[in-house]
Amino acid sequence: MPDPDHPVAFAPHDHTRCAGHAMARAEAALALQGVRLTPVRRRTLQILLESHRALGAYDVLERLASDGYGNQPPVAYRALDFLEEQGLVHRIRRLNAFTACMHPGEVHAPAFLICRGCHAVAEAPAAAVGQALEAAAQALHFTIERSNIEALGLCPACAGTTEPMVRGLV
Amino acid sequence: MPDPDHPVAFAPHDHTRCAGHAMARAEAALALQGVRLTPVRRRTLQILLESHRALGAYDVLERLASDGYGNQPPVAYRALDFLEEQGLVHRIRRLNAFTACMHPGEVHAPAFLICRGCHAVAEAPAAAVGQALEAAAQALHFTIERSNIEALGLCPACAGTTEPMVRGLV
DNA sequence: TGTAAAGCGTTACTTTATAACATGTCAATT
DNA sequence: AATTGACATGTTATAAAGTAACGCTTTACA
Ligand SMILES: [Zn+2]
Ligand SMILES: [Zn+2]
Ligand SMILES: [Zn+2]
Ligand SMILES: [Zn+2]
Repeated sequence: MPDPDHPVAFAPHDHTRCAGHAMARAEAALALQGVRLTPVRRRTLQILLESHRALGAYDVLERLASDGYGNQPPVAYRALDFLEEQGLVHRIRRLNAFTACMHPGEVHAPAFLICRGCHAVAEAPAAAVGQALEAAAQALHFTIERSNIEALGLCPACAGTTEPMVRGLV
Repeated sequence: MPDPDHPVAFAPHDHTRCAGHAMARAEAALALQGVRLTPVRRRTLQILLESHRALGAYDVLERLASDGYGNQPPVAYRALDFLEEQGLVHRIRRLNAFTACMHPGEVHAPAFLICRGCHAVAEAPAAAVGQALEAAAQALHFTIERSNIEALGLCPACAGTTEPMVRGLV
């Protein structure tokens, strides 16, 4: 039984509820920290919450600008960086892009599954992955401070209909 | 007992031997594939093998140019992309940089440990991490085609001497 | 030896990201 | 209410990373 507040990005779900829940949790998390969810920041988060995709900073900027906010890169980068620091947005390094966190306020060490068919990005529960990584690091006496785990492939919906990956594509 | 042909990047070792071994394995791997290790490609690999660090494409380019090769970005990117396809170079997305593979020709699913003190990059054996990631993906019916696993932190040598990570640094 | 593919060099350009500074907002203190 | 200082926003300008496209040269091979 899927939790309606934590649906899987790849599966059909009531996304309005999904996004609303995430926004509410985000607001609560920020209030706890005593930091401000200013209009630009809120709008930035809303934009990312519109879909389970990752948007480039310049895509976000375009949206912000068309909403009457500043139209220069730092406007977007500042909001995105802030949200990332607060754990409300994750950076997908493989895509040079940002995606809204689907578990704001919760402690979680996500792995990201990036569908090259529909470009959806799912945040997979990855406690076991994190533990294995921690173990591998310990074997080398390395202290992990941050990590990013990303996988590229095909979501269930695209697996049947999308052609195999070609060298150099994606 | 450490294998002298596969030393850990963080630990002191005979790096001339380490790099020589990697180059020899790389040559063998390319021969097997029937592809060519041209002068630019060979020099690119040599440059990356000089240290256990990741170099940006433009750093590599600078070196290539000073060796008399072309001095425009595609020269470096082509060599780096080729070597990456052949599994002789890994891309470190967190750093927008490239590092030589220390296990060329071997099947391996590495995790990268990036020291923010000395900027060394170690390729940690991560079969368990890969399996855990695969399991997490299967739970969501996602098919992984490629993945990248990177951790930022401190190597044993830097752990004592380097100050804790500050927000916004690195 | 001719021919096709692969490799290299170059020009020009796009995309992504930051530095630095001026202006504006807000809330606590006097 | 005025002062102040921290935080936030907007702007200019520039840096850093990555790619498209074209023509020449080299190589493999029939
Ligand atoms: Zn949703
Ligand atoms: Zn998909
Ligand atoms: Zn070495
Ligand atoms: Zn170190």
